[in-house]
Amino acid sequence: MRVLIADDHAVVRQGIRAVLETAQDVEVVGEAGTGEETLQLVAERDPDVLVLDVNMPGTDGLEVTRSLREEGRDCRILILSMHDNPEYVLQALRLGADGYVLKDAGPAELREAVQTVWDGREYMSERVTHQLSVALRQELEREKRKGRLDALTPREREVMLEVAAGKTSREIAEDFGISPRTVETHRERLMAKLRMGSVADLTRFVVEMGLET
Amino acid sequence: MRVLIADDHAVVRQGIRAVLETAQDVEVVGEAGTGEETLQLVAERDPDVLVLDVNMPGTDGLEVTRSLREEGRDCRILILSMHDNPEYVLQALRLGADGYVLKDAGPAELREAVQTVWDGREYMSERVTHQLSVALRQELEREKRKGRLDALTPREREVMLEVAAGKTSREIAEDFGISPRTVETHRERLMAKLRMGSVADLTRFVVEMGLET
DNA sequence: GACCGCCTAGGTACAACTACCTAGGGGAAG
DNA sequence: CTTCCCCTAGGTAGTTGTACCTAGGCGGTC
Repeated sequence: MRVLIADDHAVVRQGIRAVLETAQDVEVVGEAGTGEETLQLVAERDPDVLVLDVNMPGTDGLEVTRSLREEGRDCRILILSMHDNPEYVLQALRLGADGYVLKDAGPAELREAVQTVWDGREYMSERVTHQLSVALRQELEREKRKGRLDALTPREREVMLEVAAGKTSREIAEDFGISPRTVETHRERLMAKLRMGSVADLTRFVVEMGLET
Repeated sequence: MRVLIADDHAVVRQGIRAVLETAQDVEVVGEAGTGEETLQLVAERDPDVLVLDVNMPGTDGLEVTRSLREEGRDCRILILSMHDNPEYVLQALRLGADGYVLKDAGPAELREAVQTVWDGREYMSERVTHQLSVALRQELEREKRKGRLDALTPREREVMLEVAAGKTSREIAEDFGISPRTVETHRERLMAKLRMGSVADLTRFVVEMGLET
C-alpha cells in the first residue's frame, strides 16, 4: 500500500509517517505541506491512499479532495481533522472523501482507518459518527417543530409569543382587546398543536426557534 | 495639521486622502500599507494625526497603537474600523487610541473626527458609543443576575432548574422525596429572590445563564 | 445557650391554568 | 349555497400556582 501524507506541519507529517510505517505493508511515498504540493505529488507518485489534513493554508483539504475527484483520481482519501463539526464531515463526504479521522486518534485507530479505506470501505472516527447522528436527530427535530409551528393559526402564534413572554391570559386579552376566555381557548389549542406540556417548554421552544419580538 | 494614512487597501487610502485634503488646514504627509511601514513612516515624518485601519495583515492597527504609545509618541491616533464590536473598541482605547470611526462614515464625519482628535478630544462614531452603552448595560444586567443567583440556597437552585424544565411542584416533590408544600415554599422564595414574575421569565433566565442539566 | 440560616411543611384564600364541550359569526373555497 | 376554518366566548370542574404567615428541626457560629 502506497501512502501519501499531506499536512502543513512537518512534525505532524513525521508522526503520521512513523505510525504508518510500523505496519509492514505500508510504504510512505511522499509528504506534502500545501494543497498545491499535494495535487502535484499525487499526480507524480500515484499513491493508493492519501492521508489529508483539512486545515491547510491556501488550498485546503476539501479543495484538494474536490480537485482530485474532478480529475478522476481513484486513490482513497482519508481526511484528518481536528474538528468533528458535522458540516465539515458532510462536505468532505459529499466531495468524495473515503474516511474521516480526528487528530486525537491513537496510532492503532489511524492504522485501522488507512487499512479500512484501502479495503474499499469507509472509515469514520466514533466521535464523528456520533456527532453526525446527533446532528441528524436535531435536524429531524427541527423539521418536526417547524411542521407543528405551521399548524398554528396566526392568532395562535401571537398568543404563543405573549405566553412565552410570561404574560397571563388576562394580560394577553387586554393587549388584544378580546376576552380572557378566548385567549384560553387559543392557548389550549396551541399547546396541544405544539405538544407542549408547560409554559417552560413553550418558552424554550420559542427561544430556540428564534421567534421572539 | 500633518496627517498620515495607514490602510492595507490602496483605494481606501486614496479615498481618505481625497476626503481629508478638501479641508485646507490638512496636509497628508504619507501613506502606509502595513503595520511595519506605518511605524517607520510615523518615525520619519512625525505626523500630528494618524488615521489607522485596524484590519491589516501582519502587525494590525491595535499592535501599531501599542507600539507607538510604548515608544512615547504623542501623535493622535484615529482608529478606522469596519466593526463596532465593543471588545475591539475598548481594547483600542485601552491601548491609547484617541478616536474610533467606522468605515461607513461619510466624508463630513471623517473630517470632523480628525479635527476633533487633533484638538485633543476623543471622537467616537455614534454607532460605536451606542454599542458601548448597550454592552455596558448588558454587563451590568449580567452582574445583577449573578448576584441574585448567589442569593439562592442550594435547594432553591435545584428547584429552580426543575421548574425551568417545566415540572410541576408535585413532580418536583416526588423527585426530591419531599412534600409539594415544601417545593412551593422554595418556589416562592426563589422567584422572589430572582425577581421573576413567571415561569417563562425564569426559563429564559436559566437558558441565558447556561445553567441547565 | 442563643442566634441564624436552611430545609421542612402546613393553613388559608385567591388567582391562573387546564380539560372538555358547546356554539355563533364571518370569510374563503368548493 | 354549503362546507370548512378561524376567531370568538361561555360553562363547569378540577389542578396548579401565588401570596402571606406560622413553625419545628438541625447544624453551625458567636
